[in-house]
Amino acid sequence: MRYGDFLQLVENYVIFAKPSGPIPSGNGRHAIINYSVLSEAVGYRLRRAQLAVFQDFGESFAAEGLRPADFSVVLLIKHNPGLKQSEVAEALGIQRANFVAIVDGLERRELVERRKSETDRRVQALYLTPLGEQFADNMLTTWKAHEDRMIEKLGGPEARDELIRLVNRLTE
Amino acid sequence: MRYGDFLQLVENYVIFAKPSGPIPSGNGRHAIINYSVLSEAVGYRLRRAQLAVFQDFGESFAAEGLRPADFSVVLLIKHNPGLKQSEVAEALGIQRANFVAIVDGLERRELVERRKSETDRRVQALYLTPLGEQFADNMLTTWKAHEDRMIEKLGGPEARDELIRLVNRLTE
DNA sequence: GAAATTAGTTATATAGTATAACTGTAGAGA
DNA sequence: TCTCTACAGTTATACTATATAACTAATTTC
Repeated sequence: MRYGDFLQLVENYVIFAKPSGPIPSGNGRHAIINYSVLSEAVGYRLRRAQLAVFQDFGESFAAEGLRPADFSVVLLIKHNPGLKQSEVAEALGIQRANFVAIVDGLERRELVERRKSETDRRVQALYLTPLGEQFADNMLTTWKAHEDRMIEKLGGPEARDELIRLVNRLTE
Repeated sequence: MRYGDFLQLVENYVIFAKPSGPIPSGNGRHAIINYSVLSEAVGYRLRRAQLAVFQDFGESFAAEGLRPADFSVVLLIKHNPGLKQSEVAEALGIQRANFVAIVDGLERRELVERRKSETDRRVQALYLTPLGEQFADNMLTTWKAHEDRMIEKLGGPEARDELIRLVNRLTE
């Protein structure tokens, strides 16, 4: 600790109550901070955890330039070929207006194809291209490695299952 | 189901494998969708759950116009008066450049006060104003109601603790 | 005393998300 | 059939969150 830091500490009469265990706190030397209820606040801890997982996801897919939303879209189309744009969008909680750009991107990369329905010419049915199918397979391999890292951090598949079981209750 | 919908269903030869249980799916009648690994993907489920919790948080604090970040900042300053801006920012994982506007907002509402340190005139030490202290108390009451709803959804305090224990492993 | 570091700020870019309005198409009812 | 309504997709737009670089002023290091 530098002299100025010490002086400020004294100056401020900072009182630290129950330091509340190891909280994600950079990696240098830092002020000991009382997080109060934040330590156990569901929203806050959930948010921090989600960011950490998405961070790993982003690094995993940096080469492919694939965002979480893209991943989900490709996966859903692979397993539900022919769904309408709006159905995929709604299933993923994406507004259909914002979904247009996502499909545009995947179509530009020739992973996904829009096909106008013969029976309802308003509808764009979504399909993977052959390249998209191949991409999906590779994508799932990369994803598996990412997911395995997360499972390991959690302490194994049972811990993962328990986590999923719990968070699902928040969306039901 | 309308006639056109039925025709499209047939047209597409959609095959739905293992419907994978109740997934958040709007409230009307919808296509049955195979979510594949998304159902158990840590990142995806975590993200959806976090959004749901923040949704409730936002509704709880709509009147106060308080965002999650504001809440965290006020709480941290309340329990650690005199911390430097950069310390609060780092503790919350907010970049100090973006943190300026947050403190500006709280200062404009006269909840938080910047005080230039006597010992290091670069430093802005943060304190709650008397109004801020009062606001923090009310804020915590509102927050408690929100948090209790989340705990109830999870199935009780033990479930909440288990969830926190699990998600903390992802940020360590 | 000069150089490097730090705290805060400003400006700016990008990504994600939300809303309204529009086009083209389909369905429902007189 | 004609008209009204609803729907799918799109465009434009705005707002929020987040990320980066560059700057000023103050401090520390050598």
